[in-house]
Amino acid sequence: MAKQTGSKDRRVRGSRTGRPVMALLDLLGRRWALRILWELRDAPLTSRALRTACDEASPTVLQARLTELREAGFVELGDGGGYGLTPLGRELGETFMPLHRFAERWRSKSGD
Amino acid sequence: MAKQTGSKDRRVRGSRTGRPVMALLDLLGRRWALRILWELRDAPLTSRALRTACDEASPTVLQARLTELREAGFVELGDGGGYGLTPLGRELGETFMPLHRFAERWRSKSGD
DNA sequence: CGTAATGCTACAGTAATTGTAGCAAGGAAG
DNA sequence: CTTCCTTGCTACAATTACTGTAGCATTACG
Repeated sequence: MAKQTGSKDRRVRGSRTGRPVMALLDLLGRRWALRILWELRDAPLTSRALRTACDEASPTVLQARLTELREAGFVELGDGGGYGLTPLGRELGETFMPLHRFAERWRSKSGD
Repeated sequence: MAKQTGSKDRRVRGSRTGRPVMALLDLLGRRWALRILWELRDAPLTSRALRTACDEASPTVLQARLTELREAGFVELGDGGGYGLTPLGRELGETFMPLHRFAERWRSKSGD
């Protein structure tokens, strides 16, 4: 089992509408959130390794996102250290994994 | 045809790695970006209508995101006014449309 | 002209992010 | 038990992004 963050009520912006997608969209629309899930897709990473994978993003935001993502139930801190996706987080990952393929086609259409 | 924004040099953060996903992840990981795509999924909206749909988000950011999204080729400003998704933008939308269903399950698991 | 809609911009205040530094705790030698 | 290294995590000032409110230029309809 993994450590649990105390259940806080850090509300997500989109919650106001009551529609869960909005909450999710808001949560994922924060800096480094999508990227973190992406980097964790294959295997767990230690906080330092994650930082390296994320272009040396500042530990402050990373830590903030990690906390939010943990409270959302997408990410967990393993016993032996290292952040990994929960089963739910893995599902989420698979949901937007096709983004990878899309991005490739995007670049080719995008000129550059 | 729709208006075109001048050619792009607004670099996206993730581009540094050369991997297109990173660029995409960075672009979509900005405030209101995902939400805008989401709100446009069905039909085009005028800038004002979009603002309303997005919880009265400030026009400054909306305009900024809209410009970025247009430069990326996901959104376009129609002749008769109103923002809509390009074919490419629609593809992108479909890519993370399953997020909707996921969000529902997320809420139920999320205890609340 | 008056009214209303469009896309879009200015600008001050506030919140989020960056970058650098460092702490406490846990091993693994020595 | 001290030294060294790694872990997750925090402090804090500087910078950047976003918010909220106001308003401009343009177009269209009487």
